[in-house]
Amino acid sequence: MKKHKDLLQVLKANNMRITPARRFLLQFILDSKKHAGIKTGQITLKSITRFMEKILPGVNRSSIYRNIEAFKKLDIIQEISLPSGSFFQYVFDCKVHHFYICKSCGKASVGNEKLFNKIEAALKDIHGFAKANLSIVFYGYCSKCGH
Amino acid sequence: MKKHKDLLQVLKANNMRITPARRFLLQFILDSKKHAGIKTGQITLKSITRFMEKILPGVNRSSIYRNIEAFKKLDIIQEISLPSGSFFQYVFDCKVHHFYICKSCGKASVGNEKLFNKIEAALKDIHGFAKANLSIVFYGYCSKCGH
DNA sequence: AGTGCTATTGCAAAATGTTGCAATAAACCC
DNA sequence: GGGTTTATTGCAACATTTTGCAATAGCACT
Repeated sequence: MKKHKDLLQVLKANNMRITPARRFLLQFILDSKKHAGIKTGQITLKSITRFMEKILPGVNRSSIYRNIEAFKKLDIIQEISLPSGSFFQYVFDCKVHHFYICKSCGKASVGNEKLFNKIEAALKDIHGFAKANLSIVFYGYCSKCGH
Repeated sequence: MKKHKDLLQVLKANNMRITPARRFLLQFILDSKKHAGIKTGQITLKSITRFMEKILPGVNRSSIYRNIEAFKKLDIIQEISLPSGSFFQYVFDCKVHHFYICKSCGKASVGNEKLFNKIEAALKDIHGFAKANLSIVFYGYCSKCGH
């Protein structure tokens, strides 16, 4: 797993400057990725702004929004959008292509890679979609929320 | 395909009143569904508010938002969320469970139903997801946007 | 360390969403 | 039509997100 320093290199490589706001934002993102699996409500715009207002009160909201967008473009994080709202995931060294998300509790989990590959192949046959850069999201009700 | 009148019946059946705003909103939704396939940028909150401000200038934003939520609950429309924004689809008489969406141009198309059923079965085996109410969204690049 | 270039920020104003509450008007009965 | 009930609306205040622009501060070069 990549570390803070590696990510700073990514910024530099993309002609982006290292600012206090970016350091802290990166650290926040890295810290949120403590478990192998993906948990609910990890990184949201709300949690980020709450954190930043606490740690770096000087930072303006607009900078946070702009940096989140920038990190998305660099594929440091990935945005998962649901009707109930969006959240972000650290995916720099392990880009996730296949999740399943519970419509009820919002829990997002990484899907089975073998299944993903099979589906990807089937998709390629049937639809006009290129294989590269495909990602799949399943929405359903998890065993806990059942019904 | 259901018509305006049928939808009004749905509202009544759910103890909801017929107001001018709802009439026009329903009509807007029905009008946007002129083709069999699903096209880009059809119904967004922006397009709705623009339309309503033109046709019924008196209607408040909050009423529009609340009615959109209400129509979602009644499964008259379905919300598709993407990092680039959300849009809505009329799905009352043809609820769509399976799409593919181009990450580049945003074009959303209805997926192949046979494939959907196969995937659904595989999912049920592998994940802890209940079969009911499953929906699947594929993100990728369409043949037009390529790569 | 000082200088120059320019990416980034803060700021302010606007756009877009959300919420509680009192006023309004659909719908039903007579 | 007039009266009653209550779902719906408009309003106002607030929260969130977006945008243009001038000021700031990273960074490269000396």
